Amino acid sequence: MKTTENAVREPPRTARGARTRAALVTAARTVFERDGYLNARLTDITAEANCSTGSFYTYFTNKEEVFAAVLEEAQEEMLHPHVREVVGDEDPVAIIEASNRAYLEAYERNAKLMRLLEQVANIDDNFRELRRRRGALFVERNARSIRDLQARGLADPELDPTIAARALSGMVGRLAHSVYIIGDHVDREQLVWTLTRLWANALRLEITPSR
Amino acid sequence: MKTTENAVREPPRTARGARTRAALVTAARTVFERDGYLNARLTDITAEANCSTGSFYTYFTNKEEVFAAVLEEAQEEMLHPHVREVVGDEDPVAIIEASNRAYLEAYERNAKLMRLLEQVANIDDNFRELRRRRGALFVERNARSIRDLQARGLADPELDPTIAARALSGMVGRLAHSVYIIGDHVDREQLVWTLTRLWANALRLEITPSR
Amino acid sequence: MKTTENAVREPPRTARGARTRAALVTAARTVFERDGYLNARLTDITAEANCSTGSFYTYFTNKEEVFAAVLEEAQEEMLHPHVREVVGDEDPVAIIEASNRAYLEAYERNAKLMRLLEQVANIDDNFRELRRRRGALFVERNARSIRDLQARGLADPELDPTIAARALSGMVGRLAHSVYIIGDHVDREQLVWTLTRLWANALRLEITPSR
Amino acid sequence: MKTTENAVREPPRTARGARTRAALVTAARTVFERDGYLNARLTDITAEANCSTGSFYTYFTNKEEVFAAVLEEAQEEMLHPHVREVVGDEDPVAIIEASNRAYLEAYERNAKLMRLLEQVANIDDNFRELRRRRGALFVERNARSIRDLQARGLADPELDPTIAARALSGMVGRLAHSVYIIGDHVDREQLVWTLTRLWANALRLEITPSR
DNA sequence: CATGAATGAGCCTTCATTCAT
DNA sequence: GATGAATGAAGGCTCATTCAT
Repeated sequence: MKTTENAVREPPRTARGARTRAALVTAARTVFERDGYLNARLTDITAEANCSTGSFYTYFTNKEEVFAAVLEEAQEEMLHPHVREVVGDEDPVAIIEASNRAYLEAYERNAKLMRLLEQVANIDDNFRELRRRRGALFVERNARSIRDLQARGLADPELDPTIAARALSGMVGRLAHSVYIIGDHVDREQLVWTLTRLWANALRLEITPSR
Repeated sequence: MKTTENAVREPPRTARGARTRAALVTAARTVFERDGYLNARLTDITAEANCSTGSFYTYFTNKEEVFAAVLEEAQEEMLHPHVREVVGDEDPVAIIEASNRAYLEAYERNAKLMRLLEQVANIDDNFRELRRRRGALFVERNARSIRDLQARGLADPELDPTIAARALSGMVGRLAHSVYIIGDHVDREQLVWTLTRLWANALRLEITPSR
Repeated sequence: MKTTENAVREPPRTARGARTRAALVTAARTVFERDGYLNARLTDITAEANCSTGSFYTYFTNKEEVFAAVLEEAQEEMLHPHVREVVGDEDPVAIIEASNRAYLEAYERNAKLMRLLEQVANIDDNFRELRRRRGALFVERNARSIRDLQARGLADPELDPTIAARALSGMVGRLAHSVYIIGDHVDREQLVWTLTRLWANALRLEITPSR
Repeated sequence: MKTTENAVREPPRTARGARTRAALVTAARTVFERDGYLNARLTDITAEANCSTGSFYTYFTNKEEVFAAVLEEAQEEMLHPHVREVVGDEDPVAIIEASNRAYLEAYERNAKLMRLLEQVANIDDNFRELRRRRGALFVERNARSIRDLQARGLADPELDPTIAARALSGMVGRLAHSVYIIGDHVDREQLVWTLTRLWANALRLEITPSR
């Protein structure tokens, strides 16, 4: 009986195996970032990893799967931008600002990968869903925050928190995309300031005069 | 002089030729929308157009080129959403609202194509650039409008008009994407209302109580 | 019943037809000389002749046939180099010299076509045969001449006239090829002088001191 | 780094690979000699070699490259006809004779390949150059020999050694072509004898009466 | 006769995946 | 586990030739 067919690959059992697998993931990231997902050939990856074609299939079933592994490895910093969860009672605008800054920093740091994810999400439904979920995380957090501010009488009560959160998250994400992926450069601090201002305005928050 | 190679194909000289070319463009749109850009095979397109493989090459050099033709044909309504250029002295918020509604309507109407463009823009640099330019048109118009409102003392003077325009246009575009492409449905009027509200708030416009 | 199949094309009946055909032949020569026989496409030829693809088939069945027509048109000067048939009682060496000069001149004048013929003769057996016959003409003439000189006691009687003629004709033809086609240039007069000297020597003719 | 595109193929690393590659080269020679360079399809070659299409591309980029490999394999005997470098003080005519005999033997032995090279040299500039260089080797050797004979007062001092060498080498090469490729048969010994006689005569060497 | 669009067999090339060593 | 050669389906593209107008 064929053992390969569709089977999920077992994790490596030996140290050597772990090393090979890791080399493949690293190589894959390099190649994907350099050539794009579509142009990347499996043999490019194995070549970059200094291992044989066959070894690839010891650890992954196909390109999609290595890509998932690459994302998984990068996930930590990509999904949880280092948002030093700012303390609750602080100025809401400061929180938004911190959050935006953290997001943009993470985005820039992982720009190549974000670009890749963008590409793949438009090709492969699994990754489309992944991206959607990633977005949803931010949206939820923001929606919660908006709801909270509304409850405290600080934000425009007319707004639907979820839709507003979707819109505003999208605003930030899209601008990050345009700046760090498309390359229409804007100074980061100006970016943070403007996004924060727009966000705060949009919610009708009281703005402590800043700059 | 060689006519093959990378040469641009001559436009059809006869009515029959024009018909075939048009059939190919229509077929291409159908196939692209059905199967996606990457999965679309040239033979799928010619089959759909009821013509031979060779005929395809009479009018196009490759997939990229038909796709460009498809976009060109759809361009009219895609690039110029029917924004009945609202009269100048009207309520600024009403203008924004009209503009957003028009944008969303056009987006929904061409959702499949927008999705395609999104996909292709992440694959082919030419189309990436095309999308960028399309976006820039909206940004410019909006930036102009913001600058104008600031000059009239109606909008937050602290905002950089261009960055704000990029952010707000992105907000609308992204949400449209999420609703009409990803499929996280939201009622259109609510969408229009929220986006307009956020936009107006973001610029600190006086809002005439609406709903 | 198909009338086209394999049918030999009738010569044009109208003046207009004759003009089109002539244009095609001229165009074919241009294209062949520019792109080589293999790279020349029928559409290149019709384009160069400013006529439609279809018209080609009114006069020729295929590429081979136009090529034949091209050769036929050029044949006059190619097959019969302007060897002002030198008078019989003249110095044999002078005759050889005149003949070589005439050959080389004709060769240089039609170098591009010679190159083509060379190419095609190595591809198409009909033209290989054509070239062979062309060569045989020269060989025969030379063999006759050698036999004559031997009879008159002027040339090395040990030589087989036909083989010697083949060898010496080949010598001239090959050198012409190397000079005018390959492009390893040698001054024409030096070429004529050396070839004549070698030829005369080879036959052991008395050489009237020349240069 | 991409390994496909125009990259040169890596030599096989295993014995099995070497075997496959060798089989392909052999098959290529067979097919080329049988069908000619132009008619040979890559699939014919792989079929003849009993391997898949893909395997061809493991070792060669295209038809041109296999052909080069075929030539390379045959080069040994083609470029260096077994001219038992005759001792220097021997009769010059004997040396010429030996040399001609060796050349003709080699030519006949590799006639099919010579015919191929002739065909390809008229199609592909790389191989045209290869043929030119091959010819130049013979010309140089002969030019050296002529110069030497002139210095020793044995050969016609009026002749330019290089041009004469080109002419005489061409004479032999062309006749070999006509006999072994075109097929206008002549007995080999008669061929050797006549060519040697003509060559010796042409240089005005003293001829030790032979036959 | 001329036109030029339509046809489609034919060949090349790629690369994910398998498998013998 | 690792290796790298072998496989072959899949699709792109060309251009000689036909044919309706």
